[in-house]
Amino acid sequence: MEVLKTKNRLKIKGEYFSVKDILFSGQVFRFRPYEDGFLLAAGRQLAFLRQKGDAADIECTDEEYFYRYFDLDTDYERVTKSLYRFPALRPTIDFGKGIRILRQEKLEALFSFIISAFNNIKRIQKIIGRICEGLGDELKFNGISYHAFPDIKRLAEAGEEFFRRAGVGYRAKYIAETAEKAFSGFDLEAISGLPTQDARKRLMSLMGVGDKVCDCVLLFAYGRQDVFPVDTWMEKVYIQDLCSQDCCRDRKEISRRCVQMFGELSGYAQQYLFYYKRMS
DNA sequence: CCCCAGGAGAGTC
DNA sequence: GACTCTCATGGG
Repeated sequence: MEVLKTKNRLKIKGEYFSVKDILFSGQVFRFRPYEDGFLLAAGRQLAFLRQKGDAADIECTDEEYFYRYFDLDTDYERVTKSLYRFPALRPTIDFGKGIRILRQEKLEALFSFIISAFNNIKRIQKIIGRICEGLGDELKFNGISYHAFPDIKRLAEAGEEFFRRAGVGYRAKYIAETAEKAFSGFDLEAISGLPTQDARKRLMSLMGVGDKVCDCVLLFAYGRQDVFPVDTWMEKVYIQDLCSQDCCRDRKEISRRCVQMFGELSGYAQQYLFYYKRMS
């Protein structure tokens, strides 16, 4: 894969980067169509993404930020070649080999996936959009104005009622409480150094964070690949395509078995499977 | 009217 | 540890 990095711009050529595969693989929510491409907001940053054939052109607020964000140091050819030994993964890799697992902001991923619980993607996007419009700084890039994801202080001070008005429903209490905790006393950064199981326990002590949300945050913000988030879709995938014998329905057990199967590449495997299932 | 959405918390045993 | 019930909201 060829990456050209210049000021406010990334040009990426090759089959292991696809704007569509990345945006529609369900890991990120703050994007929308714009002109002949998409706008994607992350933290306080913005990127304008366009794809022509196997070439992606990215205009952005900070090329170093997005170089890391798109995980451009990881060799996805190596990842996919290794996962290709699992027959069940072959069609999913052929279909979505342009996926990258993003390195998102920890705070943003945490709140996004708390909101994602028992919810659908369209509504998740709307809710997060309202939270950013209500609490995030208004910023500009190339004449395009957009909102940052709010910092923890703003989130903590917003209060339960704000989140309810943003449409989060019964999750308002969880979100308000977790925001306060993350503002005073709970160190999201400190989790980075912990072994995965310890990190899981810490994250799951937060309101609204169960197994699945926790695994999504670890995968999409902490770069942990030894996790396998299981939602309703992945439960179906497991039953239909992955388990050969002695199938179980318990999601924790499904997750354990898949991590056993895919090891350090579990996160990637899960993402290829999820994207393929959702698109078909 | 029903069912579902990238589930989690609280209660019970 | 295990079930089971409920939770707010919008779309099909």
